[in-house]
Amino acid sequence: MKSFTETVRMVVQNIPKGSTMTYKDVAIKAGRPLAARAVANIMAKNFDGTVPCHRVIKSDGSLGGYNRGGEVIKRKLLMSEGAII
DNA sequence: TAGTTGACCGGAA
DNA sequence: ATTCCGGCCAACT
Repeated sequence: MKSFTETVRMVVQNIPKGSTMTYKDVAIKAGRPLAARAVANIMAKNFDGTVPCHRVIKSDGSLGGYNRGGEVIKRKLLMSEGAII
C-alpha cells in the first residue's frame, strides 16, 4: 500500500497526453473521492517535477492554478499538447 | 498534540 | 450569473 501522495502522483502520471482531469477525478482515482483538496495541497506544497500537474484542472473547467499562479503557462502547455481549453 | 493552510467542491443566498 | 458558507483531506507550523 502506497501513501495517498504516491497514489496521486501515479494517477497524474497516468493521465494521457492531450487530456485533462479535475482534482476531484484525480482524488477519485487515488481512492479518496472527497480528497480533492488534499490533492491540491500535495501539488501546491510538495510539487513533483516528475508529474505533469498541468494536466490537472478544476471541476469547473478552469485551469485552477499552477506553480506560483502560472495559469497562463498551464493553458499554453495544455494547448501545446492538443487539449481543448 | 492541536491549529492553520491550500492549486478544491458543492450547495445555498 | 456571482458571492458566501460549510465540509473534506493531507501537509506545515
